[in-house]
Amino acid sequence: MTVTLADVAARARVSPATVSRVLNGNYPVAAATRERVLRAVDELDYVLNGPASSLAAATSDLVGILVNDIADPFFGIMAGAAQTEIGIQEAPDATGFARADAAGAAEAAGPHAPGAGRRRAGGQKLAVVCNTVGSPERELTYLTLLQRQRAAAVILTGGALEDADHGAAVTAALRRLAAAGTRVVLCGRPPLPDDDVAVAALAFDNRGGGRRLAEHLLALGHRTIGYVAGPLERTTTRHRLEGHREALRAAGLPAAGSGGAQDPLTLHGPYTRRSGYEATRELLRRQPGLTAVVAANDTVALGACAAVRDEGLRIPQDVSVAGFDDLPFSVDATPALTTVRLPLQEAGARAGRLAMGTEAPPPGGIATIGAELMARASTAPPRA
Amino acid sequence: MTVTLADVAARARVSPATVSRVLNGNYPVAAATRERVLRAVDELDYVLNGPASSLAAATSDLVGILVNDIADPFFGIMAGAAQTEIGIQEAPDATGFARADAAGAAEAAGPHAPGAGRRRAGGQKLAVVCNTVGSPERELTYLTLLQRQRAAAVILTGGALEDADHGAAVTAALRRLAAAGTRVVLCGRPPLPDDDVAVAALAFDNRGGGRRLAEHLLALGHRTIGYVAGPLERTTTRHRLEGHREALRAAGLPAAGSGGAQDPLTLHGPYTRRSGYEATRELLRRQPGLTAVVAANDTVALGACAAVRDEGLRIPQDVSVAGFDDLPFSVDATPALTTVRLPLQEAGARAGRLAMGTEAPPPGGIATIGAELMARASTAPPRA
DNA sequence: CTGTTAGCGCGTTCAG
DNA sequence: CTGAACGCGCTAACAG
Repeated sequence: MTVTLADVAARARVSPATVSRVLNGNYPVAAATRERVLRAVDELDYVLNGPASSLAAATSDLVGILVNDIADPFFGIMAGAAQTEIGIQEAPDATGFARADAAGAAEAAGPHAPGAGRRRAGGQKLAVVCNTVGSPERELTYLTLLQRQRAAAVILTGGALEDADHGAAVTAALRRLAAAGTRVVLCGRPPLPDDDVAVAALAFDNRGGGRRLAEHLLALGHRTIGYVAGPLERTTTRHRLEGHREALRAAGLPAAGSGGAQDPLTLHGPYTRRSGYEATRELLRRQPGLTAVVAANDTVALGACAAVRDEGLRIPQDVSVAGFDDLPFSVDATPALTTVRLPLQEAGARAGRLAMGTEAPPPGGIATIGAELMARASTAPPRA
Repeated sequence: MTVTLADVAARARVSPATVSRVLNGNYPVAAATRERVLRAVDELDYVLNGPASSLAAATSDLVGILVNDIADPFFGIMAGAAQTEIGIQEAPDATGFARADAAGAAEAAGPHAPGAGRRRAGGQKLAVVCNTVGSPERELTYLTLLQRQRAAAVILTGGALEDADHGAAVTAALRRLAAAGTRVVLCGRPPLPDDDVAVAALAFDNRGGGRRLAEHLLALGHRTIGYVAGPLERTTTRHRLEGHREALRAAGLPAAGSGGAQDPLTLHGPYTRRSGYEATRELLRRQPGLTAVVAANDTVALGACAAVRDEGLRIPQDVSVAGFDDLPFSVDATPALTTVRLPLQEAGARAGRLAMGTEAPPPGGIATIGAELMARASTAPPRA
């Protein structure tokens, strides 16, 4: 019922092999022949059979992008940038014929609606985002599924879970992937213990960002700073918090919880507005002397702002509030949110290129991406 | 080098067919045999070859979810809900299989035995989101790529482009998909002209939402209402605007632009904060008598709020502002944003179930999903 | 319940 | 530059 390569070959009066060569554009074919083939393709509405092609070639054009929460713009921005970088590719260019073929295809687009020529797009990668919902099982499941599909590359984004077992399982899964020829890229996630699994790791300087943010507050004169941290056991959470505490210690402050989990100024919760709201109310209750609240990220900070206000306090006159990530909405908060900017777009795009092999990996396979303090109106000196 | 089904069969001293049956769990296998097979699978770190399997079975476990902008939570929320619904397949049982002696009978009785443990997961669907960036070409490209992969289902989310040629091309692509056995579901997008292509269309009541929002403002006493609309040629844009104007007309107001593009109170732009900001400044300049601004969506509304403030005006005392969608951050705007709630989560989940065939399509294949007015603090009676 | 036999649709040699 | 074989790894009938 469905039309196959052989049908096209018959229609064009050539062998299946020739059709294959035209479609993949990786081997010389006479212009006239190619023309005939392309016409047959259009006339028959032929679409390559991906599975068959992948089976024969032992590779696929699938690229997986794993994110912890697809509804969070933090991941959306990175994934979108990566996807754009990946989908934009042309057919392989090794022999120089790919270009000619692409041009031919465009020309032969014919009477069909715009974009019809795209139908036989060759060398196109299918970049695809997978939502793990922060669940370890789903992360592993997706990794397996992608291995099953013989994915060309896999990009893991965002903080990793710091569970030893899970970490080992992920590393093992990635090693299998890598062994099967899949390129592994980490984006916004710390490098793997094992050096030779990932092509590259682009890590955000969460620690430095956390430190600079705390230094900013200290410089303003704050001495009692609440911290609404992210989920426990996440690298992102830990690094931001460590930077924060580093700065406190350097300033000679109690350096709360230099190990002890008993820090009364730190509360953990998910990356949600609600968590920010509730934790902040709790902090305000516990510590009437609080003059500033730092949130795990901007979304949490929004909740913190709401809590401060509901407590009848003003931002920043009574309490300063700061976030992390600098998502687009942060500048629109009232007052505009002080936060730490992460170049999500650039990082995602770079990860996409690394996954495609379009860009050389950084030295040692590891790059740290800067985190820049954005001091805005939500932070100010504490009231006397 | 990579281990195949045959390797597993040899190790377990059974035929390849038996291994296949164990892995797919769709055919009775003796408990003891299965146990041997599963052990071999684990020992060899075997992972099914997806392409080969798809080729032989003429189906794949890929489900595509197309979104216009993955960085926009509007899409992220829908896609996440759909993906969860799709990936949630029967929980894998890590240890259950090892001692399945007794379970064997029960399992053989059941329809399809549950998928095997994580690594040998069978029957798992790979739900995958594709970012079209609102580009028609990319939309078609993804559709082709998904057809190539013989996707099990495709979900198209969000407003459609109202270009006749593109519409025809998309419909043609979807018809090809449907003909190849792919289930097509529309979510937050109006039905196709052609009735038998999509399994189901879940359309938001954008027109009704727009109408109710305008009625709300009219009831408060507003008579000069600016409208920062979305991109031209998008169904979403048009429907929301039509509802808005319906209400104006019903109230005996000039019913601006009942067709003419010359409405001085309406400006079009992308779904960005910036667009909201600039359009609102422009509207304020043009119409000093303006007492309210309605935005295409919440993100645009945030920009509108900023513009109003930068103009030295207060919200809502001087100018009321309203959005659309009720994204999570809207309630945190200051003042809390009046908007129209769309049940994105529910709609996405339902689309996911329809794509899986887990839920019966609505009568006629079309369902309209309500849009509820959320009157909050950003709208109030105009100043006298 | 299990093994045997054929392909699925395509890429890739190798000749010509 | 083109065609003829072969096999990728797996599932799907059929036997038994």
